[in-house]
Amino acid sequence: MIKSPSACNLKDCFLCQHVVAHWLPGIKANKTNIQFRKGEIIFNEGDQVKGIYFVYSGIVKVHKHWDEKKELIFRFAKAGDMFGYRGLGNEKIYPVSTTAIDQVTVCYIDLAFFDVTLQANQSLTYRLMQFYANELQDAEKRMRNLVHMEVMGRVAETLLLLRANFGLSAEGYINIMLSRQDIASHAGTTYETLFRIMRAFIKDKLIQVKGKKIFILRESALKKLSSP
Amino acid sequence: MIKSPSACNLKDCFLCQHVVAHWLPGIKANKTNIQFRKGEIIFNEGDQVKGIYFVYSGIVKVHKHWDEKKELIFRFAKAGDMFGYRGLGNEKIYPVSTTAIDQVTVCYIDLAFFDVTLQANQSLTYRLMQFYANELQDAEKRMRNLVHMEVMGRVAETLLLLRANFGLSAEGYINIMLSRQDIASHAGTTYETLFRIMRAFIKDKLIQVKGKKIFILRESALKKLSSP
DNA sequence: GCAAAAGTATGATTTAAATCATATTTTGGT
DNA sequence: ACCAAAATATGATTTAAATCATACTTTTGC
Repeated sequence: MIKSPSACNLKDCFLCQHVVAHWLPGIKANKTNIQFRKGEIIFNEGDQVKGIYFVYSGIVKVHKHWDEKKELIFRFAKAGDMFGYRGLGNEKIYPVSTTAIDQVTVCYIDLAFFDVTLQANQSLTYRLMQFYANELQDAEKRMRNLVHMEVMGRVAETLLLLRANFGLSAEGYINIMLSRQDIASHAGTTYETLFRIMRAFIKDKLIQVKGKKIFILRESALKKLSSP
Repeated sequence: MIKSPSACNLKDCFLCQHVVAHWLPGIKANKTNIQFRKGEIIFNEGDQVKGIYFVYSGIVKVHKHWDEKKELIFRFAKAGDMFGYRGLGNEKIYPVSTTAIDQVTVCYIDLAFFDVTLQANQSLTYRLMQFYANELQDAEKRMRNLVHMEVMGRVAETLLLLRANFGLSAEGYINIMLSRQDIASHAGTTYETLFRIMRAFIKDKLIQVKGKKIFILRESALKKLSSP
């Protein structure tokens, strides 16, 4: 974790996009750019909330642990995405952990300045509220799925979500490379079960895989698996 | 579903509590009080969002379906609680259903007026955002639990949550009476499994039951079951 | 007041998915 | 370039919980 020399462009993140223009210099003055190495923990569940983060480059996983070995990954944040915002509730303690999946540069804003920013930008507050409402909908949909959808459907859904979020590389692969364990933890299952399901998907020509790169061959079949 | 003559006191709900005093007459002029019979659906997943609701009396369950017979209950809203707020995101479609558990009276505010209210009450918007942040934390905690906690722990947690939310009756029972199926649907399990677990809890003297009334005998034991 | 529907009770059977065990391959650090 | 650690691959076994089947009991609508 080192301060990064690279200054972000103040244009692409949720914050800069929703703030009144004259506030941008204030952000510039108050932001800190920080770099994290692959695998490095950015903050841990239970840590005191000190500020809010925006991804400048790289990918950050947001996850919550059950014990030493079991986790559930909520999402993978990419450039422009905000994280650490779950800490804005009553209790100023992070309810989740965040870890750099690869080399990551973030923009960090401390809580005091972010609070002032919210006071000064009503429309940012409104947008943030709306953003939360959407996240909550997503969370509850996933909750329902974790209870009632079978694992195969959840894996299908995870693959579709990754594609929707990260798009395709030039060769048509989903533009994010994750370990099988991370895919499993996002789908809410174990590595072994994920492995078997992916093997079945490959056998049935729903997907095609080259190392960590995944190519979706039959989206419709995956969609079908992830509906009632 | 009938318009209710009873006017609420404009004091106890989330809206009235966080709005500037001079706005209350506006709320009074724009609210509608509606009554629902036991079992009546207030709105359904997929319906157009037209407004937001506050419980005046009775209990409302907020749930989401998988197919005809499977559901997951997110929460039980009681007097003062807001519901329908999940519909405030981008898509103006309710992502959940709500049903009256018993006779319910609600206060209904249409979306247009609620939006104006948010514009006029920045601190309400801020509180609402904070409220969402808390809900999101809860949702994610439950998500993690649905994946990694065993059913017995989830049942223990549901019982503790019901007690925390609804308190105790004069005789010391949890002050809400739900069907076993609803308790099961909140814990994310089936009726039969819930039945067996409750039988085990009774046998082990963790709880005591009289019809639909539940008495928690050993809170600490339930707490222990619902931690890693 | 009664029939039908909804809710409760409980044992038996099935099944999906976790766990365990072990081998092989890849990768990152010095 | 090399060793250890991490990630991948895969079969075998166990297990928790869902499903099925059936009987009884309490509500509630006409």
